[in-house]
Amino acid sequence: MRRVSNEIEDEVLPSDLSAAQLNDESYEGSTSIVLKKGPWTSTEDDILVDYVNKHGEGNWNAVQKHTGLLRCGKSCRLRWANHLRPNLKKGAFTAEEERFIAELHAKMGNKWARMAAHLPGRTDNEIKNYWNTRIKRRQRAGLPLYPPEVCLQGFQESQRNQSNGGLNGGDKMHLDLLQTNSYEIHGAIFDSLKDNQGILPYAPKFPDASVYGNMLKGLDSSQYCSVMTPASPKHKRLRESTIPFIGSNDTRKNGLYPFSQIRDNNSDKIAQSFGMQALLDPGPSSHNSMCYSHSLSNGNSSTSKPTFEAVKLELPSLQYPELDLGSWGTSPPPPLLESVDDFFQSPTPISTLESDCSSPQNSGLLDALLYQAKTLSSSKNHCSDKSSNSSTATPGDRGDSSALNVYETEWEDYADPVSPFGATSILNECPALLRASENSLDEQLSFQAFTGNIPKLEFVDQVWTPESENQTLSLLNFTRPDFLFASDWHDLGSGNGKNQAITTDTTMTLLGDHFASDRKHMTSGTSQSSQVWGFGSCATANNMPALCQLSDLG
DNA sequence: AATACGACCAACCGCCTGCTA
DNA sequence: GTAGCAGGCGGTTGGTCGTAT
Repeated sequence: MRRVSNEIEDEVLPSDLSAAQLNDESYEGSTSIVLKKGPWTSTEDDILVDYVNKHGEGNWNAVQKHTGLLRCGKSCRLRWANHLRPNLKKGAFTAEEERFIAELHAKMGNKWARMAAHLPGRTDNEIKNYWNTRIKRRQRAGLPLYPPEVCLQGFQESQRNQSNGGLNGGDKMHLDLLQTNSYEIHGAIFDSLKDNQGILPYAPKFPDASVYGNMLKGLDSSQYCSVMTPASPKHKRLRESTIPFIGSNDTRKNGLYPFSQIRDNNSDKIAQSFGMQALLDPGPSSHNSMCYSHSLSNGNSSTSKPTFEAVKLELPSLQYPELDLGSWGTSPPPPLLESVDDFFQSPTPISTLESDCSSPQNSGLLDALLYQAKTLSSSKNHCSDKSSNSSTATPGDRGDSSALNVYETEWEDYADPVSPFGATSILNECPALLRASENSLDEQLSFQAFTGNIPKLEFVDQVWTPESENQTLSLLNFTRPDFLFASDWHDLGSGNGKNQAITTDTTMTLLGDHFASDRKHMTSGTSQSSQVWGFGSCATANNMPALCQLSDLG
């Protein structure tokens, strides 16, 4: 505890701050702490302005010493920055500013200060307040958080930067595209598709995890789940790696999957990209996040058997500890970190799926392990091959993404390897991802997926090489969202047996059916569940109603 | 007219980073 | 190397105001 110096009290303390304010309850303590809180008075403002004019900005703690202003340095700085400094632009944001903010947010995420730097006269606090309000408003209205052009632009930028910069070179697509209400995002996607049919040819080539992630995320929105997924959840802030939704104690409290155990930023980003909280909602009987999420995502419920054996089989080499194979089936549930990461990165889901219905898992652990190992091997081979093939693509193969590249250069400024752009973070770590979207792999995965011609990916026997592992894993990362997305829509299509155009207006209803179907499949254990895992199996015709149509439109 | 609700906004809080002794 | 400090940043809170019921 400290006191204002006698000098301040006797000499510098403004008259209007002396007696009355010192007795004001807003002051912390009547005898020891006299720093004031609460709204600033005009007199205080005048004092602060006068001080800054004389001494300049900075050294805010000295303000109190020199002026007797009963405010802490932080408060002085904030007051100056947000209200007193010159050239501040007050009033509502203009339409242009709002659009720019949306674009900036898509690129930067909740980097209010950086966003404010691009908006002269606007403060970070102002932008933040505006955005938070906007989120609430649009979520409530069921509107896309980002304008369609922003979504497409972000995707295209991520594509371009990925091809130009390789790993971590194109961290442009902001995670919040994923963070925000998935309903909003996929709504935005479809709105964009509706409103921008001129560029619809791009739609089928959406390899961006954000697209899938957000669409998937729709499933965890309050509209679809009883559990509310706050747009700005409480969580421990990680600089340049903000991880909303995940890592929040609230999440656990809400019954959402405890992603807080995920330590790895990349994993966080991936997890966020898929908006898995609600989907990963672990039932009391389910310890395995992958199994659980799988169950939900592929139309099965949490009652499906734990399948973390498969998860561990697919443990990526990039960032996860090796696991003891011998403990897969007998050890306690694996750490959530592994489970979640595996869920997102491992190709094993294929085997996992099958284990859910007709997999050898049912016949015993050993059989399951053998089967899954086999599946893993074949899937790796296949993926490596795909990645290898796709890696030969040339930049010229990419589609024209010049449209809507208003801020292309700015995106370069945010090529932060640890930026919050979860979506592109995934892409960054998946060099094959974008390449795949631009080449034959794209045709095989994305196009076929969107056209519903891939009931199941055929893994050819090819030599698995260590050097291809990264690409494979990356590719799998890409396919994971693909799979997730497909799985999300799986039962949407199965609801009526036909591909259907899913609009923003009908999404909620359909998703509601989806969950209903989830529960149904959970108990019935249909074979469909086994088709969800894996990037090939995700793309059954009925699984991708909306995107199939998008493909048609393209 | 009273109340409830939501939007908006200012300010605070806690954490992090960078600098310096 | 590290502890302390200042400043910055993002999340959250609480108050005020306008609008709907």
